[in-house]
Amino acid sequence: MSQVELRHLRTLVALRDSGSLVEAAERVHLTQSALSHQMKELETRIGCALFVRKTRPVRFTSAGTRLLTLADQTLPLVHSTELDLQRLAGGESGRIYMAIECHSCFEWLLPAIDTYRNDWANVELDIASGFHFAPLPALARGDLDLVITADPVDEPGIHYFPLFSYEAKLAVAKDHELVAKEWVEPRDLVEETIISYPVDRDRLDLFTSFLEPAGVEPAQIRHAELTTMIVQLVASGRGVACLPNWALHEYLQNDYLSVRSLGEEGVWPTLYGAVRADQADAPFMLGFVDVAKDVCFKHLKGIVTAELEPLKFR
Amino acid sequence: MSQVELRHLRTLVALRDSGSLVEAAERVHLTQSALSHQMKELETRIGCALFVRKTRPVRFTSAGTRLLTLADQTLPLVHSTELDLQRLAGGESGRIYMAIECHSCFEWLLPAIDTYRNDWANVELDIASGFHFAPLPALARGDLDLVITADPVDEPGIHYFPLFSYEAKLAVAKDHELVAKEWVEPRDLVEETIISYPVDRDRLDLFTSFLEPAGVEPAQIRHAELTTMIVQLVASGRGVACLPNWALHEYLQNDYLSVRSLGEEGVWPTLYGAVRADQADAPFMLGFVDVAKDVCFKHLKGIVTAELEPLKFR
DNA sequence: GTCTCAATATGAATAAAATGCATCTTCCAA
DNA sequence: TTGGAAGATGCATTTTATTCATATTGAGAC
Repeated sequence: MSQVELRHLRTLVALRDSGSLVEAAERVHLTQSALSHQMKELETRIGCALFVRKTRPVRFTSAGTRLLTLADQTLPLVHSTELDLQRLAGGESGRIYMAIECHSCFEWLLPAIDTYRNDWANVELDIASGFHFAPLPALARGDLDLVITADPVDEPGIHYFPLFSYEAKLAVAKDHELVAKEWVEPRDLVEETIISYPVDRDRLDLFTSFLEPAGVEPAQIRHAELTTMIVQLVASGRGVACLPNWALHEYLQNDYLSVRSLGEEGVWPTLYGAVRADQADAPFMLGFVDVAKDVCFKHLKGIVTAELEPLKFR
Repeated sequence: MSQVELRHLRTLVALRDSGSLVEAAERVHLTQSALSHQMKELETRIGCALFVRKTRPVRFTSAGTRLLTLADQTLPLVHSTELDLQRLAGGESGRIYMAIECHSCFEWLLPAIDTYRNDWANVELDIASGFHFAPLPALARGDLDLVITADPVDEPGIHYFPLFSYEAKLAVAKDHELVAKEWVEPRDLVEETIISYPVDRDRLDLFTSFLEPAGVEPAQIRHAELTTMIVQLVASGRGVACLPNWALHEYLQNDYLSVRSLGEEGVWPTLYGAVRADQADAPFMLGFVDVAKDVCFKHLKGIVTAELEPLKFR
């Protein structure tokens, strides 16, 4: 008798937005198989096909269209109810002062903040700009509420939400000789100038995860504040730089420079949102983490890995 | 992230309508335990209570109220979508000419037909009144499409949907001597006049399931067409009658007569909707069966047993 | 108080899904 | 014809919902 579930509606919407089961599966964080089963199930339950699979994008039957109409009427209501509930559960308001240790993160952080502000009008949001202090102590102290970092440190009272994993890749000029290699080995960098953000080298994955374990020291290190500047220097052959694959994505598409993995497996850091334990359960904070993950997932689609385990030390 | 399901909304509505988990559980055809778990689950997921259990009827918190609002916005949309889908799957129209073998069935059949007509405007509905022909052959032949009966006969091409089970009880005058007994034995009826509908005795549960197995023959049999008439005769002491508990319900409430079970266990016939096999999958037919079951369940609440196995012969 | 009854909660076992994995099929395009 | 991408499918696994049996709770009677 009752048969349609919200899950089905969400799948159908994803399917409409993406045009194929494979992509729709990504959007709803399930496998293609799951969606195939799910849709088939629903089709037998209601007794008719929902969409034609042999076309690209898929075409919906009138039954499918009818369900999409329902989805459009229903899902927004459900969503806004869920937001209301979160607010009811956790109080309308709170404060999130955040800092980012990751220089390239503005790319997804600003859209995330926009989305979040829509849902949580009464939460006070601010980004501490500049990096003139150590963020984690400030977080523990209460001067900050959220720190985006790739270097979780096991400290009591601090909780880390994993956001996504990305590959840290080496950017080189298009005519650089390393382009010839499939991937880079540490000793390939012995004679190179490394261009990096102006931070301690023990916070740079290139050193901590790649060069230092191999005992390799590059010829020179040079700093630049902004990603674009680093990219320019690299493109013009003044050195090489290690940057997140997603920060390099647009330059790659414009065929501006080349990238290579660090080692055969590549280096895969994970980005975390660090919060004080006392706020780790607060709905407005969980709300932010959810939005951030989701925006990253959509914004950096296909270049990062979502679906991570909660961080456990030891 | 996504947490509320339609099931939760349905439960909450049932809870609002009924005032307690126990009753709500009946309405959604689940156990009290299931609903208790279900609600608790949801409450922990959203992080706050939905209703106060210690009051009768329960009082909803603001979170609960918010969800009820969602339910009221959403569930009707879902329901009408499901109806549309059924129609899309099975064609808008069809024909249901029905006959009832059960004399007291109008009580719930008429409301059921009203409800059904609302959802399926294009299905032609008619009740064959009078009982001057054998319904099952007419069904097989195609003159009828649906027969309500308590006597399923294993014939190929006929499919039976169980509707509900009821207790067939013996109605006696309030001052009848059998009132003294907790339940009636077959030989208690040796000297009695039985008042029944004017049908073959092999279609009367009193005979087939009670007297004949015990080899008992009552003193006299007398016929009456209408339930009220039978009841009047019984109440005035002209005899006893075997009727469905639900047909007797209102007379009992008015303290008009008394009833006793037939044997310690009672006699529990099941009422079926018989349809031709070729129509057994037709959405407009399934739709009718669903509506009928539901109306019976609500109309005869607490006096009949729903949730039956599909009928299997042998 | 405390006894009883009805309602709800709870823990464990079971039943019923939904999902994932590995593999196969199909279709299209080169 | 072959290879790749998308979807289907059988089976294994996981997760979740539900039930069953029993405990707890609370309100009203005494």
